[in-house]
Amino acid sequence: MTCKRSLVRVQCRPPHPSRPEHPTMVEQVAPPAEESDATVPDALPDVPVRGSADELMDHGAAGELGPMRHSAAHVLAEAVLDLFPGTKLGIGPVIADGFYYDFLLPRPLTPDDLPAIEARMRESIAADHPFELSEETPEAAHAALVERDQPFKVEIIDDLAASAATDGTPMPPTTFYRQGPFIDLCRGPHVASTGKIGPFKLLGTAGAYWRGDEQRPMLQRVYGTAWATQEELDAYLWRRDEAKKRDHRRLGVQLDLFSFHDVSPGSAFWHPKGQRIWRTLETAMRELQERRGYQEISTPILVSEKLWRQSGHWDQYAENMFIVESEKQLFSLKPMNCPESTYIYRSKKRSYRDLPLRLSEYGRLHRNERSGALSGLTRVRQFIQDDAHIYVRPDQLTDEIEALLDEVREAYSWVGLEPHFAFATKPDKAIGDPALWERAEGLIHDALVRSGVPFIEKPKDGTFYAPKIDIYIDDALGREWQMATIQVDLVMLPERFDLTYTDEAGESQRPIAIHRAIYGSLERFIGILVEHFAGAFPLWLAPVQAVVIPIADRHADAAQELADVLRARGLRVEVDASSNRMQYKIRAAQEQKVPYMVVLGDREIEARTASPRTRAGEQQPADPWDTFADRLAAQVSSRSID
RNA sequence: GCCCACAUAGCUCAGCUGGCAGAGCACUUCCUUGGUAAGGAAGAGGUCAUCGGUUCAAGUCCGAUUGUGGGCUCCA
Repeated sequence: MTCKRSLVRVQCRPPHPSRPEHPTMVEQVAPPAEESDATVPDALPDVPVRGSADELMDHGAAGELGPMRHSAAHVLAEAVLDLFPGTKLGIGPVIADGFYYDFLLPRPLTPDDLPAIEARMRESIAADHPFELSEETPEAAHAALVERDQPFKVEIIDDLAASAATDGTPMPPTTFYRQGPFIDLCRGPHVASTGKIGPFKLLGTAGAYWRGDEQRPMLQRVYGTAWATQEELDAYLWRRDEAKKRDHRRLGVQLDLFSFHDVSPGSAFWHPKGQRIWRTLETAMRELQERRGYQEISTPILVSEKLWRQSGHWDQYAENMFIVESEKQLFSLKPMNCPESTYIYRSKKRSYRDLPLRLSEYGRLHRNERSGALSGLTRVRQFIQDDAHIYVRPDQLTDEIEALLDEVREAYSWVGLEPHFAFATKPDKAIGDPALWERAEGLIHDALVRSGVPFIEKPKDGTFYAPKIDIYIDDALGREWQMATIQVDLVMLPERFDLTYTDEAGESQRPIAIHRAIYGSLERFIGILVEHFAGAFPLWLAPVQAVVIPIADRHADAAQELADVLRARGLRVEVDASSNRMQYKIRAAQEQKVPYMVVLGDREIEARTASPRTRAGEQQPADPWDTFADRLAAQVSSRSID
């Protein structure tokens, strides 16, 4: 950790500053580079807690760095065009922490090409070419780009003209920026000259479809980062490195939580310690569900094609399903639990008095994700959700959604994550009567407004059978993850499976089905927790909550005795009876991120006390065994996060 | 699925232009009986992912397969 010093300089700002408005032509004049100094806050920024998520987040001022990074992208393009004549240019935008540029090249780039490109970029920066803005008519720009044989740029111009025509708005002026020998169609803005570009580094190459479309050519993307000072660049690279160290795939091995094997790609093998975390989360959720009126069910994993045709999955979701044949009949491993719960609903005549009927299920699901999409625990082919289907009368819906939002906040408070909410509406690919969709969307919107939680809208981001509320959190690396989901279904379960209940008047009515998962996929949830806590789980979740460390062999029996006292309180405790020295045992427990280490020698045994040391290195006062056990047990049952 | 890279001991990795498979940690045994982040010594451990090819000779070069990693619209 030699870079610790540079860490303190990392500024702490809100993670997602609002995006700058589209600059007008006047504002495109590059600001002097010195101007950015004026934005340095007078007061010392808060120093993030060691190992905290904040420490790893980029709170850098993307706003000020934007034009510089965009200029770096142009210099990258200049270098690549110079080294690989005939290169076709794609786009080169600024992204969080850096920039990229997409190219169609005579051959694919490998990581070995990057140093040469960087060297060529440095030459351009040393030459300090000014960025010169020129404006063309669309026709002249089109002709110039055809002349320069840049088909992707021509496409961009043509699209701009086309969309201007559709909107009935005038075609915006077409601008080019030139630096030295290189000229590029570009909206700007840029810094004054290439010399103003700060310390940079190319980070890697990747294939990227032109406009993200699999039907279009695969371009070569080069990613880079650039900063105002060398120190900031170093700090960024250090953060990147630290982020890798808390990657759940790495920690999963180090902490002996889970592993992956090529005999079942995309599916985790859970080791005893990982399984303990799993069971603990599951137990907590079951406790919540019992308290809030759920009833748990369990339905088959292997289900006939007939069911999936009825539900609509066979048409809408088949590419994600694993299909199995038996005796000339087709079955699928279930990708969702929902349709089967209707069989339990329909197993008897339902009265309006039975609703809400809350059926929870920890179903094992299989989804055939594309091989390239698999990634650790966060994108898997087999997973278990803390799923539930809640059947309600229309008049109960709003209250039920409010209760669910409350459940989400409760569950996320156990792990110290802040949920935020998004309202996702009808997608293009949807089943059912549009009128029902409209109604469902209205009901969700009302419930959100009534509950007073802030939310954003994600148009067309609903599932094929329901609009929904999605719950997101930001992980330690600043990535946003979709976690919980609350879906209001008037279409699939109620209509397609003809669900009814009898109302007060004896009439048959349609219930509404709410699909909801709070953790979401337990696999992904645990993966995100590993990164969020950097493996140091709060006491209630830690797979091993305390290690008892006998100083010498003669203390081993007493250590066992103390462990039994703690276990009797339901605590997960190990005794390190190895032949290693005490210091070594402490280090080993520390590396496994065990919350408490209890050293036991002559003094403690005589006094029947425990001297706990926390993984934070804090030496706590010696307490009688029972007092210590009670204290830990209380901390566990309160699910305190520290 | 597509582009690039990678795959060597349980883990982290070294092994150059082909010439007898290595280190640290972990593990086992022995010595050490200790006071809050690594005591010492010895030993055991590998079909170099799989299959095929080139070669007198392949961990190393070539091809295929499998798996893993970085990515695949923050649109000039």
